[in-house]
Amino acid sequence: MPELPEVETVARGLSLRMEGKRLKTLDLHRPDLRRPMPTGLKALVEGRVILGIARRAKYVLMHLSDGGTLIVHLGMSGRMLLSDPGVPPTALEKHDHVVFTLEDGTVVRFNDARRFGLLDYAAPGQLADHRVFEGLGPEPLGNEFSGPVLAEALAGKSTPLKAALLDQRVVAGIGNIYACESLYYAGLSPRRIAATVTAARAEKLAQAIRDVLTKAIAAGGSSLRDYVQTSGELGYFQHQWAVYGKEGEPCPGCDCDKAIQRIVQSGRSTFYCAKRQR
DNA sequence: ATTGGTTCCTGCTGGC
DNA sequence: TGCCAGCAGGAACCAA
Repeated sequence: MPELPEVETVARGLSLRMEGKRLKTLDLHRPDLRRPMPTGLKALVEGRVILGIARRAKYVLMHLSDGGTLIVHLGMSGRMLLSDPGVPPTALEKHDHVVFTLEDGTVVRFNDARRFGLLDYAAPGQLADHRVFEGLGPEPLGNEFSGPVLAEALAGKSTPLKAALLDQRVVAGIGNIYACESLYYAGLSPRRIAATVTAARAEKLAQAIRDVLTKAIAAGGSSLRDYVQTSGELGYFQHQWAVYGKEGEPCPGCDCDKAIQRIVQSGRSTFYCAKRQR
């Protein structure tokens, strides 16, 4: 499920094939995804050159030559499917909701079965003020994120720590999987009340978040190279998770015989080791 | 204001 | 073998 590392991988992969090229057509095959498509979008972006592709939180940003920006959110099941270089694009498949055609013939399909995804647009100069970035917390891999910053964001919060990490206002880009994994490596219980995380623990958690995300991006990046060479398609990858999805399995990081537990918090599965995580 | 619960959607899985 | 309930989840939304 696309969280920060997966979105980063997708953005990098798209950069390789889309940057510096002109967007010939943008075809919308339905009027909405999670929200209605922006009005007049086609006319706003067609003919622009894609200057660069970046990521903020879980959003892919396509910077256009007139200063406008296309904003893509993959939701839960969203994928960006690239045509093979020098090969005529294949026919559209089910759930190909948005199709980008570049001047050199490259076709990129935004396929999203569950339609939790999003396509939006920021006019020139309006990106920073766009609604999707309102209240968004710091980038966990950026300089503005640190133990003290995290501690401050958690202070006064009476929610479980796991729920706080999923709150994009606390820190941007973390989803269910990396919240579980980060808490595991920090040795902190997902059930702990967020406000009880003081300086030392926040420092450890911030570091765990950075480590987990960095490693996941590295894994995605290496998979990406292979994947692009063989099929030209971007997808998601096999991950080595410590606790996520490992209910009943032994805790990998300590000698305890306690199996990894699954509990439900805020309606979502949390996986953790009750002995290692306090 | 904060927080917890619900909803959107479809594909896959497990149980009978 | 086939059916169907249950589950997966990001973020907007609503209600307390």
